[in-house]
Amino acid sequence: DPRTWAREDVVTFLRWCEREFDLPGLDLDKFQMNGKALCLLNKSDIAERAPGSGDVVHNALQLLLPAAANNAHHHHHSNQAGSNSGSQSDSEENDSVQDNSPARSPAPSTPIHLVPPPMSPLATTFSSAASSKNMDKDPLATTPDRNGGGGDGLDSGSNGRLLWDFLQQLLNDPSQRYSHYIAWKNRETGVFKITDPAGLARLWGIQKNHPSMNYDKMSRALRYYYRVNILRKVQGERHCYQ
DNA sequence: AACCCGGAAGTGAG
DNA sequence: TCTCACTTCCGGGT
Repeated sequence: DPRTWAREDVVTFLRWCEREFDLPGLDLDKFQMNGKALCLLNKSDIAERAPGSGDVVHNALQLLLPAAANNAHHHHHSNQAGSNSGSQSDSEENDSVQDNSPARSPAPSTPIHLVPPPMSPLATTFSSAASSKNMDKDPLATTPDRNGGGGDGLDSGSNGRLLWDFLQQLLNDPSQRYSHYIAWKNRETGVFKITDPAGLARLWGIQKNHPSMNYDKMSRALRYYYRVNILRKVQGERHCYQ
């Protein structure tokens, strides 16, 4: 849900737009805001901040909104103070699913098919004051194929092929089955600690079929996440990331 | 010694 | 064949 994005999530979204739609360099400084603020911008507001790319960004954002609203299902106690002064005024152009200006940008048409943006997975847990308790359905609920024969008790089988997904599943395990490997230090801020680096790396190695995985190599993969704003290091604190 | 950092090159999957 | 998301290795720093 874009409305729950933190500032970094907005930046990640814009970077994703740049890559996906071949947009020229967006001025990220013009978007120093959280997702809620971003959603309150209308088309011209965005066009003003992203010259030449405004409608593309706007369309991409609009495509994410209905999905999120749809996802709310029945438990929508949206008592958001403020923000709804004008009520439903901002949703005036739902038709724009494929009205993306063809002449705009060197981007080759690009049918905006819904691809879940590489939003920071761990960032989705923090951010946004109100509406904190909607954990909705975690990624592992998609395919309830319980692997009975495994023996290890390692779950997954569906997702978890990506490192961040893997870590998130362990962190958000309904019970605390993996807390001796990795655990939240502060779920609101997204800070977690790897309590057993060697063990976690071994688990990750099993998952990816790389028996020689170790913490040195796994942490290198984590460091690549810095560049894409999925992770940040908590300085000073060993094995702590955000 | 253990951790952290990123460059550089290699690899399996899709 | 090409890209992606790491994996492997490493020289350097704390």
